[in-house]
Amino acid sequence: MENHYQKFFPTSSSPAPSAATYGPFTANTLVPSNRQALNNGKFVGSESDDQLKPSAGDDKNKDKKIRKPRYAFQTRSRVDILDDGYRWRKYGQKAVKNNKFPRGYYRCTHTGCSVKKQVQRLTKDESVVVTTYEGMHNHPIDKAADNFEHILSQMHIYRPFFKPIHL
DNA sequence: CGCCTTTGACCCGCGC
DNA sequence: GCGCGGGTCAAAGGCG
Repeated sequence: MENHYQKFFPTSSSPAPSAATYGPFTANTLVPSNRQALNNGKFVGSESDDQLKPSAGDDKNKDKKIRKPRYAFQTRSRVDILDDGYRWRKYGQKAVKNNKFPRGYYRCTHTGCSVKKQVQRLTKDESVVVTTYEGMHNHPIDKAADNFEHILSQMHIYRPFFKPIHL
């Protein structure tokens, strides 16, 4: 199978390295209607995986449990992969129960950056894509200046939600 | 030629 | 203990 999701906008003259793969988001994902896009992209929520076990007699209940907050975003898009300006490498894909669409697992390729994200499309609404981020980037965005404009506008969405949260 | 996707296997936690 | 569901690994192939 090839890429079902074509990138709608040509990468101009920029020989964007592998941006081709990540271009989609910069495409007409959120661009179509300016502010309207903001309405389309809604913050689903954040989960702290620190579910305290109600174990009564558990002994060493240290915080060995690595709580990794996750941030989910719901976006109306025809493309699965939303490009936030970082470089991601897909490391897995699994079919999810109750969903006819597979979920993709991506990891930030930046050295030392272990940010992960997963992308899932809803069966109910084929046009809705849920992107779940895990962790925070500790490095600048590596992206061509070409699309920076688009990225910035997208950043408006992520910023408010990412900022107040600490790992 | 390097980086990335694909894909099945493997792993792990959990519920029965 | 076993099966299931979800998450990750790693080999092999693809594309720019």
